[in-house]
Amino acid sequence: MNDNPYSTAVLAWYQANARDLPWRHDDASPWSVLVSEIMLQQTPVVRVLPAWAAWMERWPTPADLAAAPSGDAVRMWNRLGYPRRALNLHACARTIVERHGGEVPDSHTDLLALPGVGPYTAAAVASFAYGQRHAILDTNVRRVLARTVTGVQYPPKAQTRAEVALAEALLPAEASVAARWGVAVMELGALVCTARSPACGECPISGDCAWRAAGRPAHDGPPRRGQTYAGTDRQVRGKLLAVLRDASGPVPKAALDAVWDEPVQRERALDALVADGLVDPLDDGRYALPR
DNA sequence: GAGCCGTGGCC
DNA sequence: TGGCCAAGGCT
Repeated sequence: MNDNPYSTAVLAWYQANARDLPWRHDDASPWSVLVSEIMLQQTPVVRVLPAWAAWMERWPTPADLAAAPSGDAVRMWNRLGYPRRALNLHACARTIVERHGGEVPDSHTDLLALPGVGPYTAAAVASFAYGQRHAILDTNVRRVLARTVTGVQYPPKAQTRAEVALAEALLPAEASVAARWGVAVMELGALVCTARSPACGECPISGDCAWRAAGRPAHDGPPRRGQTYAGTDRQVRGKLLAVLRDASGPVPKAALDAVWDEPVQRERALDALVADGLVDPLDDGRYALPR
């Protein structure tokens, strides 16, 4: 009732093996937790660590970031990837100041309404920053549950209702325990039950794992992904934005044209950056990061 | 709901 | 080498 078959072992393992990440410290502010969660979307911890530290040093509160131009956030984001997240975080800061008195909201509903905050991030902030009871279902948890409970190597490509129901069913009743359970399962997936080479010998619940009991059968079915990058609009967008990030001010169009030969794709990528609010076309024909 | 959105490291 | 993967969200 207050427990699931794995919680005791997983919580004990976490107690002994959790990484010392700064956004997990007792004195970490809800804002610092939100910043970490946005940065960690599709981005490895090792690359987030220095970016998070620099960000928190420069903008310790939502009000600090809200007072800055959004272009400063894009430049500070540097090469973390998915730069719309920088814009989202800036918009979060302004919303938090205007609608929540400068404090990161603690309700899942209010969090979900913030730009760039989806079901996972809202649950993570409510749970990790505020100690609330929410099911945490990220790529790590999905993989752990797929193996342990369902007995398959990988979860389905798209998240299913069944996975949500399972995560909720496993949630310990007590809020503080549930919050530790969520981060503990994530950590287990990140450190032990990894995608490519799971360390079952170090897993606290390997004895209860359906996938291991079945002999660790390989994933069957269609290939899981096919995410090419070279030659895509994404690559062109990255090159264009890098020019603006590395410049101290507005740049002439020729500087942007120089990064990609094919004009149709180049213009399409630039237009998309402008539409996204990541690039500002000036009246004089030059381009700049937004104000 | 499938496709799109950056970047870098790893085997 | 290149496909795969990394604390997702939006359209």
